[in-house]
Amino acid sequence: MTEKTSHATVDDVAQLAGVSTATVSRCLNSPDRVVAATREKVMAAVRALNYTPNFGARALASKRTGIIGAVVPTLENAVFAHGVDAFERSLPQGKFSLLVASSGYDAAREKHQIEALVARGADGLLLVGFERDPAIYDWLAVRKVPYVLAWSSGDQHPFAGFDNRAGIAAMMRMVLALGHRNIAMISGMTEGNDRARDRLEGARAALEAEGLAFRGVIEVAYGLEGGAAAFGDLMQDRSITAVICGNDVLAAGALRAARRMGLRVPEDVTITGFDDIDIAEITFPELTTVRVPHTRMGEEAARLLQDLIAGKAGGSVLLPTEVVTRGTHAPPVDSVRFGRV
Amino acid sequence: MTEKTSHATVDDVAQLAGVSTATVSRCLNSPDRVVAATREKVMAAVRALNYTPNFGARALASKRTGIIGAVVPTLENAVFAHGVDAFERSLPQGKFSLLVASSGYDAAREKHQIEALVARGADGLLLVGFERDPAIYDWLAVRKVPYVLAWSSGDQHPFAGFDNRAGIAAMMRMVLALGHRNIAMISGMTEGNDRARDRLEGARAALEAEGLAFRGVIEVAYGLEGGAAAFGDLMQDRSITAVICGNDVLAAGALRAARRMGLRVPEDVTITGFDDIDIAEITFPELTTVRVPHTRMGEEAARLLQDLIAGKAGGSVLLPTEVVTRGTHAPPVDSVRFGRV
DNA sequence: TTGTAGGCGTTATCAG
DNA sequence: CTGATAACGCCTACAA
Repeated sequence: MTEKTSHATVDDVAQLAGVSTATVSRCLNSPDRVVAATREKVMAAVRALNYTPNFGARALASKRTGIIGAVVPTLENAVFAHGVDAFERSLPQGKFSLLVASSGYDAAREKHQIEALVARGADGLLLVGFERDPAIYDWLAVRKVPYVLAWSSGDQHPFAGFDNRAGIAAMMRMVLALGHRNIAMISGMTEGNDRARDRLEGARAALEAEGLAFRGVIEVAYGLEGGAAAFGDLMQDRSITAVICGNDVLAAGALRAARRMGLRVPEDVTITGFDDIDIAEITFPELTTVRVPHTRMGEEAARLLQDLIAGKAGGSVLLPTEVVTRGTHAPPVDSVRFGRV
Repeated sequence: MTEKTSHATVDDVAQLAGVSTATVSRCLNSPDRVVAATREKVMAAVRALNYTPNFGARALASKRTGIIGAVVPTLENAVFAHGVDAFERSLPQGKFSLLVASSGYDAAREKHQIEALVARGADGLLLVGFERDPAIYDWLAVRKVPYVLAWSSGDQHPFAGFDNRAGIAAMMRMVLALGHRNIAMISGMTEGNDRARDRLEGARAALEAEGLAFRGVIEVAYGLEGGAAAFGDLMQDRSITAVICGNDVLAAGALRAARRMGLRVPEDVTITGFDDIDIAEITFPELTTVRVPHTRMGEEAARLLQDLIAGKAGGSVLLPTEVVTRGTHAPPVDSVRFGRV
């Protein structure tokens, strides 16, 4: 009861347990290298003193922090919130903690965040997508900070992701198979965003494979409003029968705009999304979209990054995507749309 | 080009700049305490050597890490994802970083997470709600770790939150004013969750103030499915004309169930939510709900916590809630419902 | 305004 | 298996 107000240190524990500080340290870090009997004594002292190792000292001496950093555009996007959540849950309790930062889809800000996380001693990093200033990759290499890229795939860096091009191409082929020929797309902003760009180009490629071209393409910032506004603009051209959206939120916005414009979905126009987040099941009709295994991706990324941190070279993980057919797609019915029944 | 592979230290910088390590340290931490001329030299050396302070050493010597911890139930709940995102964005760039952990609505796990974050050197904590083992608060006090509670309000601890009871009571009064008398509620799990409990009790209190009682109350785990299932059960009693939901996701689930059951909303039944997250504008009809300033709350929590960390005793912040009337509410029309037109 | 020097609490090497 | 002891890199009185 006459303890100091400051915290107990290894020395206190060592003294109380009647051993050296080295032994205390071993008990905490590699218990198997200590005989059970001494270990008991030490742990008892640890409990008695309510001892907790000092983080700074530990980091300084061991050159490791047990902190993993993640930089995502924003947690407001459910895709990242879910992925980060799964990633964090997959980290061994007590062994690693997750430092998160958001870039707001801003490349310069992302760079700062990455530097900040490394400065905070991050042992490894989770980043979104491949596209960024090469200097960042160089810097990470010099600093020897392992990293895993997610929500995308490529061959320059370790990743746990999926093929955005292939995913949306499958959706486009489904729409084409339905008979649609006048197709438009609402894409997320592609600048500095390889996910958005790959989706746009993947869709375009699938379209061109049929000798067709988009009747319209609009890039908008992430959000319900953007999707709604773009849909309104696109529909100036009433020959369009299908609108492919770069993500579910854009699609939900388009859907709402359609309803307000008095257009029926899918009778008058087909709308498709990408990601298959929760809202895809809440819209009416429910959204036809491309499912991405966000949770699984977060888990795989965590596993992969831990391997890299441990020095085991782990290969990348390419996850599958899948077209989920719900209620917002149907064959085009031009005759009805034009009142030429 | 003949540099060591290891990183530059203060000593290297001091030497190159021709000053002492103390001056280098000052340049980095309190630049105003150094003459511009020397500062220039030092910063030049810093850049030349690509110097970054060692995190562990800095933490050890200064007893501060610049890391703030946050423990939330899950980022899959948009409410927490948005709040955490706003909180993180409000932290001064480079000065603080955010360590996040999720408890999965599990009290024991939350306790571990809190301990883990403190062990990782968190300078302060953001926690959700008031209800938790008092021992945790004691421990935090002993460790002198400042914290801010959010998404709730009370008078025992500093918080940036709102009054769940008052928020839902206002909604209940609105529903009562519409003429509803046979009302039921779908609540989130109340055990260990003061937000859910306050909402349930706030609604009950408002109901009883009118001399009425719930026609049914079901507690379900967070999720669309839970809301849908509960709605189905509740509607066994066809006299019920309004279902108050503890949050928007539950309400969205109820709405979907209603549609599948062939019930019209709001003609046949009124459904209300709480939180006003994005999905409230995506459902059809759009959801009548209680708006909570999640973003503002995150910002205020960040401000408050920084004050506490800086030693300035900041008062709590009680944010207002507001009933948002959209499309899922209407007066009861019993005669129609019972076919007694 | 700047320099000196001691200490922060652990880990890890190296004997014993 | 355990004990000394030397780093680890920075901050911060204190002194000049």
